Amino acid sequence: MLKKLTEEKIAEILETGISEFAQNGPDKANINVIARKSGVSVGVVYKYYQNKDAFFEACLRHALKVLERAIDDAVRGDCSILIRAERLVRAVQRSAKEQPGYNVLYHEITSGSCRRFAPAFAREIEEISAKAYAAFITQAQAKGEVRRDMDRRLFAFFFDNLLMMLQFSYSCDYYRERFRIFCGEDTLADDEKVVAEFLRFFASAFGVERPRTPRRP
Amino acid sequence: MLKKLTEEKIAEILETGISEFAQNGPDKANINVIARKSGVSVGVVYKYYQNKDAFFEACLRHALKVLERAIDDAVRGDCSILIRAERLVRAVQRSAKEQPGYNVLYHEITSGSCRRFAPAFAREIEEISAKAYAAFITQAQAKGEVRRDMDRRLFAFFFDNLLMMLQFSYSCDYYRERFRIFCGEDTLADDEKVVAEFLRFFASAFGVERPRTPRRP
Amino acid sequence: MLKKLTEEKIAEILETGISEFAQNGPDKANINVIARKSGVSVGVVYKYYQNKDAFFEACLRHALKVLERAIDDAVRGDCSILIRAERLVRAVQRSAKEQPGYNVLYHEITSGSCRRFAPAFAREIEEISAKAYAAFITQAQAKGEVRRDMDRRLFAFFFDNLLMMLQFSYSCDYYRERFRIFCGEDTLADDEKVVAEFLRFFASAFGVERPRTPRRP
Amino acid sequence: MLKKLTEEKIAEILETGISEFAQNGPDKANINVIARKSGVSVGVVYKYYQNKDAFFEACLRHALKVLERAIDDAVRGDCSILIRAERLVRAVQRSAKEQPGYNVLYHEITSGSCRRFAPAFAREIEEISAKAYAAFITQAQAKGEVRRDMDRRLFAFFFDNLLMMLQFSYSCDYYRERFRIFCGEDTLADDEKVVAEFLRFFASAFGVERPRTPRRP
DNA sequence: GATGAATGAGCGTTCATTCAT
DNA sequence: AATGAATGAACGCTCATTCAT
Repeated sequence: MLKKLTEEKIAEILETGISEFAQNGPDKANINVIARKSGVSVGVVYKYYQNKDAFFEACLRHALKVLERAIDDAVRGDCSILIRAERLVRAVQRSAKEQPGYNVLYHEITSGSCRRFAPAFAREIEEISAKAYAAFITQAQAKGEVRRDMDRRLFAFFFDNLLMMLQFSYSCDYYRERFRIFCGEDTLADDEKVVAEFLRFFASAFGVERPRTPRRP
Repeated sequence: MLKKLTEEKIAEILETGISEFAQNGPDKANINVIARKSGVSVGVVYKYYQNKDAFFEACLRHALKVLERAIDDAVRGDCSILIRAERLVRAVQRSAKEQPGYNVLYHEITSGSCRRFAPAFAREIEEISAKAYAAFITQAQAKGEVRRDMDRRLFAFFFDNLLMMLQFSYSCDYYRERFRIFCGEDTLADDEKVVAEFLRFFASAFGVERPRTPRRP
Repeated sequence: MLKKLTEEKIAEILETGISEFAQNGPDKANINVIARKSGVSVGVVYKYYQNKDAFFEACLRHALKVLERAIDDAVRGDCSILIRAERLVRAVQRSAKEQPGYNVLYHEITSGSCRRFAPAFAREIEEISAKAYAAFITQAQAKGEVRRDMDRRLFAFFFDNLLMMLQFSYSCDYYRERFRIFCGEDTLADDEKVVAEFLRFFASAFGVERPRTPRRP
Repeated sequence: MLKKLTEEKIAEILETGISEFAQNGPDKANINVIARKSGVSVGVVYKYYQNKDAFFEACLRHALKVLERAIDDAVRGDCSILIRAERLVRAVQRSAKEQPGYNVLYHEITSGSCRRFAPAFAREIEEISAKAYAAFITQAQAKGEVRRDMDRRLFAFFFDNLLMMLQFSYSCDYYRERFRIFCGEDTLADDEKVVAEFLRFFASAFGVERPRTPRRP
């Protein structure tokens, strides 16, 4: 039974891998199980990826590509910094629901089990958002949208920190529980409230003119 | 080399455990290696801890106890919310230098490898800070120190998010690299700058009266 | 040396297992050693059997299947109770020579190390012979071959006891030594004598008409 | 707390050992547990017995001494062979109730785990009963109590086989279950019935004049 | 190319045994 | 003498990786 290994098959293997790595961590995840669940033999996995680490990296990249696309969509276009922020928060909420495994995997690379991947991946992943944020903050400062007395880089850093924590809070077991503890079960379920409060916090921190004022008469 | 397992020996085993678990994650860390590095036999570890998981929990608790003490010291006393925040940031910076492993371990429980511990530990650990923050924010709002138009719980949540990310940024490989990418090597090394910018951000976000103004004539 | 785990290989593993379990008991027997002696890796054993216990059970069942077949052959057909008894004794003698390990393993499940298997296996194994014996004793009583004033069940019980002890006496170290002590080395080696005396005892106990009388003039 | 290790303490250790060895088999039984249950330190056990094997042997001997005494009492005195047999059966029933562990341990030495002890112990234990039985059977034959056309040694052997199986059937898990299967729960509980049927079987097998005739007028 | 049975290093855990106190 | 903490060899079992088919 020699099947052609289509690109979709590869994608399926990666999806299974992401799900398994997200569920069990890179050490406990089992290549043989992943192969079985993907409907292929282990041999295939080892044909396409040198070893478990390489396969894990591939899963990671696959997941990140998707996440990045979501972020890109959110930031694209010329709009106010507040709109961008809102889009980002909503993108986080959406991806947490649609592909929780992707977010979990993203979190996973920050853990000790992935220490060996950390430096390379950090640069690969974070450089993009760091630059993107720096860019639109510079722009916003130029437009007078936000305060100018803050370090641009730390500014971007704090902003991304808040967003990243939100991402994890919607996807990872520990952070979700923590979210519940801090804000209650109701808040976890109330996307609009989180958006509103996040923007209020953000606007205040960044000295943005009052958000959503247009709605007033 | 028999007899005498002093309290210091136990502490040493825990320290080694913390270091190993922080370096390799709970799955890859090897009990036999930990024992050898601690200068004891495996049997000793299994005499004091029922199994690897139990030992890991013990390491975790040991680390957390120390971290908590540092936090407690920082928040103690009756002072303005800004002073408290400053103390917390400095406590984070200090503990990151003095016991990096402790912070890494704290981060570790948020990872997938620790999924089984997550719910219990989240409650155990986060409930304390959640309550502490809620308390002093309520107090600050009552005193008119901070804005009253924010949800107290999300308020505390965002604040703790920023602090937690700072903690990891000083201790965990991935986050440290990310810190570098966002803010540059120089910022990572410049504690004072981070304190200043954090407080500026915080003050603005929380609508605190201009920080450090009292120092002006 | 990959691929190809024929049915014979499985059989070989079971044979090795039977031999090792018979020699060392289920606790001391070493799966790694069994695998090595069978010329396979441990992994193979654990591919086919969930754990040591399951493998032990498989060995047991394998051994018992063979023993049962021997018994079945001996009891099959419509013949006098004495002929049946003789066949059984000879079957015991034969199997003790040909597959001593099988008998030893059968004995093993009566030992404390197998306490956990005892109830299930007892029923599985003994119910068959209990029923078979009860059936042909009932038949023999009906035909007037044997006394009718004995409890049929205890009758069968005592008969099986004698047979079982004979089985162990030919196969298990302790019992063989005991056999020697009671009856001498010469008797252990003299199959015919044992057959003759067993039948004489049996016939007398069961009130069977004098055995082998036809040989008299 | 230096206590004198009285003879009673030693006895207690042996009792605990017998119980543990009977319950778990010689391999799984745990010296540390035995020591703890006996209220002494492991050191004591190793002071009095060179190693686990030696301690097991001591337990065995202790158990056998008690069992032998029971047998001796049963056979003592000048009485008919039937009376002797009855006393033996009753002794078996009694010891099974009073000291089940002793019987279990006796059975244990016949198992593979005790292969290394088998030859020595077989001689030590069985020689005595073999001789005793041979003696009173010779005597009985001389008195004309029993048939003379049987091999005296096999005669004794079969008799002891029946008795031994009865002993195990009252004490060991597997045999007890087998007893139930062959004879029913009610028979297992009905000591008198077992005595009666055993003696009927025995008398018939050995050609003893009808038992219990004195009861006739 | 695809398969998946086989491999075997590696780790968690137990417990007989030792020996400093 | 008695203690019992400490030792570490040994074994059950897993799973990343290989390679004959």
